[in-house]
Amino acid sequence: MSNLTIGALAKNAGVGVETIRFYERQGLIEQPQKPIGSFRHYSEDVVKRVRFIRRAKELGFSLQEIDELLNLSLESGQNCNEVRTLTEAKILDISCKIDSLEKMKKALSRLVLACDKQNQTQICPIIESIVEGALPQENYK
Amino acid sequence: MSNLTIGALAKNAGVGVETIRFYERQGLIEQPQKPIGSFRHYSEDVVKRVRFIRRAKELGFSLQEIDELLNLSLESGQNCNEVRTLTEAKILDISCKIDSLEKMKKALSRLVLACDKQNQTQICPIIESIVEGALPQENYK
DNA sequence: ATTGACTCCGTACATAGATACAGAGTTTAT
DNA sequence: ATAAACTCTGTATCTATGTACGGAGTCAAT
Repeated sequence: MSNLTIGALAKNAGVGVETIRFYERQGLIEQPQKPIGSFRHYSEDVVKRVRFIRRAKELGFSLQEIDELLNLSLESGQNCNEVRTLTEAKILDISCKIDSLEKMKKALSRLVLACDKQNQTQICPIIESIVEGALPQENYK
Repeated sequence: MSNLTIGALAKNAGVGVETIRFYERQGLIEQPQKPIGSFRHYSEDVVKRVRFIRRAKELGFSLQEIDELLNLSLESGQNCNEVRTLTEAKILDISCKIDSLEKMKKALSRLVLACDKQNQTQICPIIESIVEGALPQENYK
């Protein structure tokens, strides 16, 4: 439908032109066939794809992981069991991230509450309060 | 209290020795005064601090942000309002991340469900589910 | 008092993820 | 039909976050 140049795509998606090209080189977005000796054009779908990449990145996924996420949805016509296994792994992954963030949020909220209580925090042991049990104890190497 | 060498600190905190030194250079942990011509020693508090850094990093915070988080706690004897404002911003930030992750998780769960239903998944709207409005609209450059 | 493990400092290298630039071609608005 | 703005390819550079290394000093156990 729409026929965006790389500059328009970049602007709409909220990234730089060079970033688009970088993603193409990484295989995250497909290089559109371009009229010989002319410019490439992109559809609105690519805008969405790039925005997705941008946000997933903000959520702490690596480009490699993002690629997997994107492929989950697109290759899904394929072997269903495999897709399901992969997807379930990702779901678990995401759940862990959510848990950790919830805990951190709680720890910070406690800090705000303490702050409210006395409008003058004393030496606030936030390190204690966040560090201790804020996140699940993993086994350290 | 405890008097850890840099190696013991690193091991307890779950990072490498070089990482400790790197954090010191970055100002994330303070260089302990060392007996002249001898080794530095660290307290248990530093272990906690490093663990905190490690975990916050896993959650997608940059070292710079982590520094801010840590300073929130240390400067808290200071201006309470400022501390609270910063903390609340962080909380909002985290909430947005959680929202996005929840949406992503839901989209993936739908994929699995579809998969169950027909042993042949259809195209999954994961991009749609996450791209739209999951994070506050920033102004794109 | 010597050996092995550890530490120090400075610097170099590594990796992910962009970002910038040079020099040439293309489009578009006037 | 020309100038401004944009795009192309390829390569180089940048930032964040470590990681590795060399050569010298220190500690602790035998």
